[in-house]
Amino acid sequence: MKIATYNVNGINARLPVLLRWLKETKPDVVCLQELKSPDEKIPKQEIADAGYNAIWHGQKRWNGVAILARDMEIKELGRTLPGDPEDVQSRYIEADINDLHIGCLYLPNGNPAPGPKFDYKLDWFKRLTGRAKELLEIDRPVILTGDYNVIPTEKDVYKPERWIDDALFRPETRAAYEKLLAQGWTDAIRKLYPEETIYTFWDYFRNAYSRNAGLRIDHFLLNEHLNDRLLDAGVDKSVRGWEKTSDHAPVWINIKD
DNA sequence: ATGCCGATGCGTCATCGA
Repeated sequence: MKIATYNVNGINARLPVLLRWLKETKPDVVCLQELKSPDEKIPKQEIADAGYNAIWHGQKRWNGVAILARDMEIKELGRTLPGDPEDVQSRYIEADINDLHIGCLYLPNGNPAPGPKFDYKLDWFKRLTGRAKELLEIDRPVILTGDYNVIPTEKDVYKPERWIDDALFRPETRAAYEKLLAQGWTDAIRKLYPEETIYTFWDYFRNAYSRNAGLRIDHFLLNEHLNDRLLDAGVDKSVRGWEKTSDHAPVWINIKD
């Protein structure tokens, strides 16, 4: 089974690219982030016509997450993280699909740092870590995937020294990611490719993509039930080179059914 | 060194993203 995550940066602006990518790569499950669309404007019919069931948690202008599945029922389990009833940003959705329990997340960017946005990022991270702890109690396969807005190590950025003070790379952010992993999660890409340069995002400007000036910030975290089922993982890098594309590329894993 | 690009909204610019 192939599971993918893709920050589309606007689902309506990205629809042709999204539909082409779905058709060409046929993922079984897809987690989307940055829909930038209220629920009523999400292109539900086009997604259904492409052969996917879907659940979404949209929001006007910003954020927004969705889970798509081909030929499988999606049982929604929640669309908020515990810990802050005041938080209205659409950044999380969780569902059961067959034997898999999947959380789709869009972690806050956090810039400029320090500041209130960075505080929100770290607080959101804490709440995610709390939910992740609960999910580890479930005795079944769990996947936490999406745009983490975290550059985990120096290997994951084209020029680390330029990102030292950035919210994606600051010590607090990396420590929060480390703490999450230490609960018992596996970073699927790094498990399979411990040393390779792998990016999932390239800025729109400064010819970042053609210079391969990228970041690895979209991640797949797997619990121990998936340790022996991970077959492969990768980034559909070429999609980043398409016309009218997102600044992120889709990331995927293949697991044993 | 730098939102330089791109998307959204009730908009002709501000705000967000990373």
